[in-house]
Amino acid sequence: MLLFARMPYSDTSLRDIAAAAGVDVAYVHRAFGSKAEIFRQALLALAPLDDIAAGDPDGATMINRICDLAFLRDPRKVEDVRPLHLLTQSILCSEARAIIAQFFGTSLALPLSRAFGHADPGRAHFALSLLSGFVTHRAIFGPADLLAIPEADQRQMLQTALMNAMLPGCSDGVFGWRPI
Amino acid sequence: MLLFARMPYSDTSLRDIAAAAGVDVAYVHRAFGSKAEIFRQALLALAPLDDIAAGDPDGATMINRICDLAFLRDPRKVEDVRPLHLLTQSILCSEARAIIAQFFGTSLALPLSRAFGHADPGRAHFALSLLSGFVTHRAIFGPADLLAIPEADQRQMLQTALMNAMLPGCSDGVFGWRPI
DNA sequence: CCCTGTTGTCAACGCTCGATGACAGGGTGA
DNA sequence: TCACCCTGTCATCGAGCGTTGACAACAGGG
Repeated sequence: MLLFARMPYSDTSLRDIAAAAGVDVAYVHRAFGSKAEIFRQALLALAPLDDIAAGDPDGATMINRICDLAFLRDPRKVEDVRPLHLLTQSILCSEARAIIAQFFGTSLALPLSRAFGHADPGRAHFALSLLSGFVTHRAIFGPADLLAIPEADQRQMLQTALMNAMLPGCSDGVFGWRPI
Repeated sequence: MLLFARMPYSDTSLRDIAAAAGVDVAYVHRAFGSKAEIFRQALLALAPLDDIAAGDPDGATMINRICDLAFLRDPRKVEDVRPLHLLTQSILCSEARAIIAQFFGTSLALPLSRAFGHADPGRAHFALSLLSGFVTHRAIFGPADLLAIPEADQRQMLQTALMNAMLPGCSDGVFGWRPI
């Protein structure tokens, strides 16, 4: 199950999953019905996003919560899988795309937009795209220069970037600087 | 060739390429040597990133140039392929990862860092991760809410986000707002 | 003319994949 | 005891993949 967070959908074979679980391939398939169904169940189990908007949080709190989904609490623990890794690892797989798109839209973009006073949902999608890029890049490439930045600083950079993306006033030209 | 910009490396079979070129599968393989070599050649041909740092541009110019790689000049033209699509489409494919990582690091991150007065390369990687997230998200999901934003505005949002990410003064708490 | 290299095609190989169907143990309730 | 479902294995299927070798057509140079 955790495998889907470590490698893309297409690279995760039923045989890998079966081996990790110590059972036969056929059983994995029979227990869930299909590979896509396993992926969907893994998303539901490992990415419980329903409570992310609990308590009608304000924008900053919401972004803080979303960043929780991106950073491991304890990187030493193999089983500490962050939901966003599950979402971003398989973004590019055609089979998993629809499932992921639904999660992104309903479980993240809508609550985020609401937390910013029903801001333009497109802006929420924009912010989330930045976030997913960061998660993917860090997880896949793990550029040494980026990893050299202390995790707390990385998180602060990310939170600020998302905050700026969501605040129209901030995003449209900061400090007098304007896009050319 | 253009296929690699439209779907991930793993979804692009030699048979697809051969069919698009109107030749036999075996010939495609024989002409290039291997699938990975085709991909590398496609990157070199379609993503000429060497001149992106020509003339020692300042930060804003550099970001402007990089955004050029993300937005289609003429979306109606099938053959108008943006280099960044080639880079981001196959980020998650294990076979293509190393090739792409090299392009990102040497052809984009380093010049970007240089354009900002030899800023922390980690910060350049951070900015590029946001960029690749935007490109991927937009190309793959194409959320209606995001596409509803005029392309000029999208571009401005993206440029501002990258600018903020590169400027330490801006990124670490804008307008008095600080990450929790 | 022959020799050689290029441009292609064809059939096939070995491999991995997701999916299926047959079947075996092992509890559990009637 | 018998029937029944759940758990799990085994062998196998058909499809798609990258790759390979044999071979044909054709040109250019000597």
